Amino acid sequence: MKITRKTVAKSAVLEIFGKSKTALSHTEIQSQMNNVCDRVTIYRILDRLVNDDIIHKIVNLDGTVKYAKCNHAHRVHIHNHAHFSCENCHEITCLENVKPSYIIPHNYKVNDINFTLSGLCPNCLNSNN
Amino acid sequence: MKITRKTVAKSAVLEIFGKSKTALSHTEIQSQMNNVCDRVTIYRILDRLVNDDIIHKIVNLDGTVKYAKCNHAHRVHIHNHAHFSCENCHEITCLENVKPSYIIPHNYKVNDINFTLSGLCPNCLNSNN
DNA sequence: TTTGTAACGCAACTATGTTGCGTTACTATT
DNA sequence: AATAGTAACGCAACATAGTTGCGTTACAAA
Repeated sequence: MKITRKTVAKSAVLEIFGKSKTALSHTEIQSQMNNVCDRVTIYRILDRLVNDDIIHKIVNLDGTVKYAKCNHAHRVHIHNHAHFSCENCHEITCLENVKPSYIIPHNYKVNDINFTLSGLCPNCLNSNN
Repeated sequence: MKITRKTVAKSAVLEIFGKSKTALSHTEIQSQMNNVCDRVTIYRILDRLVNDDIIHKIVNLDGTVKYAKCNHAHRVHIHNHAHFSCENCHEITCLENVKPSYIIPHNYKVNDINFTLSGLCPNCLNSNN
């Protein structure tokens, strides 16, 4: 495992994640960066942060890719929690405590699971649109 | 709901789905089509078939999009079954009978769920690589 | 046979992500 | 504080997936 350096661009990305309660796409991050760095650099920073288990990657039902901070409150760090994708505001939030239970045929070996729910988030449900 | 016509290209796509046990990407379909039609046409056919509930769209963990026939054996037609994505052969199969159970905070309204498992499929598990 | 329009081909465009390469700037070591 | 190895960077170019506009074709109902 290589050493990852602290750079201006990386710190900027981390600060943006720190402020955000929801998952962010590359484009959303870029627009909050005020041209601190090139868009390629953002891709590379995101890759590194995923590798270092600082953020995790989420692929939405519509194929859009977002990233969210990892919650390290638990001793054992897993990403197998559920994600909620709002059809109205398109925000994606981690539902850290929602974990599905399921039964799978024995001849499959499961390494990773992805569980995404879509519908209306509390915000959009209240403003009933 | 508009009428959808029967065309040469659409029939060709349906035949390919008929033969395939696993989900297919746009590219995979195109390569099996022997230039029957333009690639844009394939996109439009896939859109129509999804709309007509003949196939359903699956977004994999890695962001790749595939399509699979719908199973209409059940009276009530739902797509909320699980999908299995093999990390070795990259095939995606529908696990029609695997349905997750879960508890979600009451302030969310769930309209759709996506449950994808990844790991090794029976084929690749046997040939142990 | 006629006719309305769904479906098509083609070209052009957009969005998203990747790669190669020369340069910059972190950080461990002297 | 100076040195040096290399992670990280900018830039250009490329790759892939999907979309849009528009004039033309061909399906199916009348």
